[in-house]
Amino acid sequence: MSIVLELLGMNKIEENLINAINKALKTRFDFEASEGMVMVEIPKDKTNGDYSTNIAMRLTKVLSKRPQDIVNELKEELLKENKDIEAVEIAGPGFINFRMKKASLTSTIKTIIDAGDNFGQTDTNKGTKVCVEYVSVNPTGDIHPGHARGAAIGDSLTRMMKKTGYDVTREYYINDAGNQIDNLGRSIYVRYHELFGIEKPFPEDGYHAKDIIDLANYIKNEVGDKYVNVEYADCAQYFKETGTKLELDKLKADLELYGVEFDVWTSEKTLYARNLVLSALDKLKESGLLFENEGATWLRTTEYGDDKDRVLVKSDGSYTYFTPDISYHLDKFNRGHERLIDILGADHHGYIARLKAAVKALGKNPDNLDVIIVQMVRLLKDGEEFKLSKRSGKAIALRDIIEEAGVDATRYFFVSKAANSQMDFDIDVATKKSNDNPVYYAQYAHARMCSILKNDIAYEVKDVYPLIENDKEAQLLKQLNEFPNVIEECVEYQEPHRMCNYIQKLASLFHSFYNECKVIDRDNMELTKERLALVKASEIVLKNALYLIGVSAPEQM
RNA sequence: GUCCGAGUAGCUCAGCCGGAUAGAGCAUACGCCUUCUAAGCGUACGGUCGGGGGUUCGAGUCCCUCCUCGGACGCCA
Repeated sequence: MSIVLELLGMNKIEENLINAINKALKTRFDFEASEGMVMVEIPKDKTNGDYSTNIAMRLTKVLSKRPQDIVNELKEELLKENKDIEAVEIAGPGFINFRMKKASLTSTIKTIIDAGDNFGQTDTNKGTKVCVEYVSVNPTGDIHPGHARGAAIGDSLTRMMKKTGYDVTREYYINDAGNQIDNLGRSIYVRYHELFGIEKPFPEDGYHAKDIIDLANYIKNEVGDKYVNVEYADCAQYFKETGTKLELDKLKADLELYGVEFDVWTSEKTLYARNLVLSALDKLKESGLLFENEGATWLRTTEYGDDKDRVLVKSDGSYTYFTPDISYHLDKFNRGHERLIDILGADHHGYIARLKAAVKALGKNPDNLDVIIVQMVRLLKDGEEFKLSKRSGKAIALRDIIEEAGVDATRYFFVSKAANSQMDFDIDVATKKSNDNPVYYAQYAHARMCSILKNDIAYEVKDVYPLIENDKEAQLLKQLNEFPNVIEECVEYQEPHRMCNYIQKLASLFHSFYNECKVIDRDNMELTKERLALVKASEIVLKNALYLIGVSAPEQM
């Protein structure tokens, strides 16, 4: 491990244990373990030591020995190799349990305090360019709970990816060129005329939501009666462009309020302007998978595992949604991204196969495109389901939820559950602002830490803390030490919700420590200064963890 | 019908790619503030991990099958 990594806060204790085990295996059995084969974990039951490994059980076949015999042969070597180990024991079906010297666990305090906001940062994926696309709500309406969930997951995941060294581009794809924009324009056009008392037929696929009337009002204020009784065809561009811009402004404002950011906003329209759609079609033509049928141009996606072939150019000459999206993905690769991640709603899952097939047809590796599907959110209010119709005009939008539950609770709620399981969003519970909400539990722990740190005694920074030896302290230390590992796992499995489990556990261990260990004791200043350092380290980690899920860390509550 | 996801405590959900007696929170019951924030801590109660087979030292986790729920199967986006 490099010096840089240590400064940044890699998990030294576990790394050293793994190294010792690997060395002992080599020395005693001449066995070279593959990367990642030896793993250590913190046993659920603390009577099983500070750390444990299942390597003895995994090697029974390879070495043709019983776990007990393996451990007996390794034991001395391990103690010799790693001086931080207090004792090595075998337990259960063949776990090797390690009890660590108390002082060695405390070395993590200095590591954390020195690293500060950077604790948890590693360079595991350093330099890898990756593009993550999420939200991408059409500029025709509001952000709804399903989108809000994807936004929370995407934003949190990208924050974590950066922590592991990824060069992340956070990207939003603006669908500002399809049929839906025409429907938007027509809908505003009709509402605009209604404001002048003129009835026009509402478009069949129009948007009935109230905010369309707001847009019409805005336009009326801007241009007065300029477009009254002008044929739609003659002012379509104005209504489409103005509507798109206003809707997009609203989306941006809502996302900013929500703490969700993007580096690049890519407009579908500019894909055409930059000629990317045609050049993508040319590229597909080279693949030999394009064919004509009934006046339309198709891509033979079945060649690469899709259920059926897909239309790219309709018989009327216009493109399907798929076509510019293909060129968009090609562009993302061409901009130097080694990996692409799309975070899509569950209703898009059927889209994955054709998208991957298209990527393959473009000569790119479909394995470099990951699609995370975020399952549906069912809205409940007064025990009844709320339909998530964008056009019903009565669906609840992100900003309504934020208004009632706050950004922190909303983001926590959405990110805390695995993306691939459906969830119910009970408005009544989410807006209750009661102690039921786990976000308060974690924030309260942080406020408590800050409260303790606000006094005239300074915490002490040193290599080891000999007075910190209480069992609650040891558990807290081990949890703090886990933080970089948790980030890595969240990123590796693309499951940011694991961070919430970590946060709850950390908060719980801290509250428990708080109740058992009085930190400030003016009759024992040495212990006080050491414990204050532990509290400071806890505060740093909890704040960093909350940041990764976009939740604030209040200093008082 | 085909494909994808889900099914774990009364409720909401975890379960770290096969490990130790399956865990939290809420709810219920009982304890703990003259002490750094009681939005807290502790104890108890609560489970045929949807059903049935299989793989092996070992399965909530992997394979097969069936059941239930949600979603997707457009020249819509």
